[in-house]
Amino acid sequence: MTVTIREVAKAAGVSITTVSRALNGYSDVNLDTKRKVLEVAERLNYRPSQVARSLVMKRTRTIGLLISDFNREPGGQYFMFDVLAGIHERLAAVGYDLTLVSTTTAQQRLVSYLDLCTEKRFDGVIVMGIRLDDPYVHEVVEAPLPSVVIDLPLISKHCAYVMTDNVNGSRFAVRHLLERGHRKIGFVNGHQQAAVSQERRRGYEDALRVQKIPYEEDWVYNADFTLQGGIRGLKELLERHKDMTAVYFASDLMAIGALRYCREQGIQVPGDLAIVGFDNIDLTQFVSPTVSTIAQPRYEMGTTATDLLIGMLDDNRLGEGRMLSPELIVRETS
Amino acid sequence: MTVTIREVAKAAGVSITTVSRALNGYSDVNLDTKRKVLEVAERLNYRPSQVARSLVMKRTRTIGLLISDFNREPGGQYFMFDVLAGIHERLAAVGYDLTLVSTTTAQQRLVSYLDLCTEKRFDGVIVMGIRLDDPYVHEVVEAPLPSVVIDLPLISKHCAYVMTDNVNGSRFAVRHLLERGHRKIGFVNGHQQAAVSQERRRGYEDALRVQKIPYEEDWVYNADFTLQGGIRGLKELLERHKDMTAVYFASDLMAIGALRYCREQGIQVPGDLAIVGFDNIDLTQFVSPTVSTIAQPRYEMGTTATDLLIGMLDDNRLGEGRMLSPELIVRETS
DNA sequence: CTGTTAGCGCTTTCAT
DNA sequence: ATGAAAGCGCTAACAG
Repeated sequence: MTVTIREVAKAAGVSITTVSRALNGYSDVNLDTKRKVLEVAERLNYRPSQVARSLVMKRTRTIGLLISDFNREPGGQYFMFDVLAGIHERLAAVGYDLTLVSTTTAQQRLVSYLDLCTEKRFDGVIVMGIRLDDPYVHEVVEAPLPSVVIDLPLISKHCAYVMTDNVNGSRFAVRHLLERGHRKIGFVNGHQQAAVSQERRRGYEDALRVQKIPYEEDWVYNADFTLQGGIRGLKELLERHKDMTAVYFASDLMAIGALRYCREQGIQVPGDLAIVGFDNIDLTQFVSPTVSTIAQPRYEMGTTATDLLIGMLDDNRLGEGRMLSPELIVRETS
Repeated sequence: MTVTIREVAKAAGVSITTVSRALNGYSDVNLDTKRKVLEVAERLNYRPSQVARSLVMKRTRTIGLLISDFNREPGGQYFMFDVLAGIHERLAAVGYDLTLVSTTTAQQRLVSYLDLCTEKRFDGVIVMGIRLDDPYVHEVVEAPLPSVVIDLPLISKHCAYVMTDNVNGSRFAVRHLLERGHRKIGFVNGHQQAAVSQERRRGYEDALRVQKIPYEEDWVYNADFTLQGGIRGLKELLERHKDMTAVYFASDLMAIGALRYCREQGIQVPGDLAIVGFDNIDLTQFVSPTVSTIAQPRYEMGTTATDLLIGMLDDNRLGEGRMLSPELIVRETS
């Protein structure tokens, strides 16, 4: 069916070695033979099998993308899609393939994700959406397989990470509210299994401390990044603190939920209550009022992760951490 | 480095043939030998190379996902992500891998997309986001490689397709407006390189005809699915027809653009002008007023496409077309 | 500059 | 029930 290197060799009247060399651009091939080989290969419509090549080269030029939960919870997808676009674009540029692997696959097969990657002979993996309490976090870090983790500060010889500087992101948000004159600022955080949640809380704390405002637990509500979580968080904080004039949410989705609640309750935003979110999802520009937020460079996170991985693969560099800068975007809610 | 079948064989004191058979669950293996082999394989942490297996089996159990333009134009991503999730989920269930290929990769490598798939030895491909004027449309249909195209009614022995029933979707939208009493209904369509655009126009036409309302060209504006396109379309149609009371947009994004324009111009929606979109993207529920729309079963499009492909691959069925039903969702704009 | 030879790690006849 | 041998399509010493 498919034409192999052997047939090209025969048709060109040379050995398969010569064909291989000619096609792979080695210099020690007579120019005429080379031309001949290329011409024949073209004519026979020869396409070298990457499978065969992978077997002998012991490299597949394929990267696995491990997505912890390829769920379609609103919000999560925006983040993932852009990161994915970044990864894919950069990978294509350097000639690597990307294969999607969801951990659910591994679960149903009862093999660890790492075994799965071994069977597929991935050259490296990028991990996205992993949680602090995921059982295979350590597997990733300790494995000899080069990996890059997104949004979790794991680092080792073969494991790099990339994340947004969430501490600073939070600082920007809270500092901005402080500059607007707010002093009673609540914080609705994401769930505690996300590494970013710890960092965002820290930034909130830091920003307050700079202004000598003591950090107090009961100004913080731990929700879960979702719309409903935002509503719950706002409700709870409002009950605890009648004098609260601003709330910072660890996700735009929560902020938008809060916005919805405010409308129902007749709370003016930003008049009665200022709001800042996190992520800069598209929605923030479409709701009314538009939502102030902290932008993460999602696409760039993807390209950066890829660069780190390729660095380990092709230039055998060691794992390192890369922190990307967030950006404050002021809109109507603050 | 990695342990091979040979080492398992040696450690178990049998031939590699026996190991292969034991591991792949053949029945003609003595139960004791089998147990022994499995035990040794487990102990040595043996992971069979799918690369080697693919080479000899001539099947990679890998599907290529061809995305015509992995761009991040707002709107397109929502559609793609959900379809992708559906494909991925179903593929994982039947033990196939999914590899992303963007056509830009092919372009930069100066090989046709089909050659690329041949080199990678995909068992099949799913094509998404292809346009009518894409040069390789025919390549897909005529290739011996099993394929499924999303949103383009291409069919052949090895090529199936899945799309939403766009004609009916449009009918639903326009009929709904007619039922609301509208008679002067404009239509802002997507770009003409999308197959869905033709169908959506047809549905618009049909629905009017049923009510004996003549279809006239100047009530239709061909835009491009984008926010700005929606604004341009609405402007133009309003200029042409002062008496227009409703507009149907071929995408939610355009409808939302229109909504924005209406707010600027003080046009009441739905009071002065009723609006219906298409796609049911998340945004429709978040903007104010919320947007009436035609929902496409995006996730299901992914799973269906996968089922069709697997059918061709594993049960060697022929290419067929599958039409999925859209659904009218009435919200505040109509 | 080119060909011979030996694998990469697996599956699969074909004997035994 | 098991093993020997061939071979999937390619690359890479090593000679010449």
